[in-house]
Amino acid sequence: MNYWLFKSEPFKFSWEMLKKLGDKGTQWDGVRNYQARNNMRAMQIGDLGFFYHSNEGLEVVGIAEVCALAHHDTTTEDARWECVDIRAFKDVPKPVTLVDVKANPKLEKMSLVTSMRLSVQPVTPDEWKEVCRMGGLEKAP
DNA sequence: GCCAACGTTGGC
DNA sequence: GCCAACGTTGGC
Repeated sequence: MNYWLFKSEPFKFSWEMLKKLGDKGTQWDGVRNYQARNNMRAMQIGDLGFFYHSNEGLEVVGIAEVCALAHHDTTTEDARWECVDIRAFKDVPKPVTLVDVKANPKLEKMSLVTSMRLSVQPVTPDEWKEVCRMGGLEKAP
């Protein structure tokens, strides 16, 4: 099991919208960055990822689950671009803000801090546990 | 709304 | 294959 982080601008696609889609979820389309795509290619069914609101909110608001392996992104003809499907898994009871993350020395190497612009990021198990703890989840899933 | 950071494109 | 120009992202 690997851990990830998905970024989205909430006014384009928010956590609330993902939850409304239920178990089917949605393809995580529109990613046009090789590193982000490669991260999605590495994902397995059942992998979990934080859902982070960028631009507005600037906080981790939920946890999403990968429910389909990487496949062609149907929003482009270009065969280079692929994406996974994700669905809402769990709310983060106490959203973890970027300020919180930056203020925590345990998270100083987190991609959210070091690779600010990458839209699909890997998260280490230690970072995962720490952010879950900060978010008010008793047990990290 | 600004601007820094950074990834991508395209001319050479 | 380099690198300048350009476009986009995202925090502030």
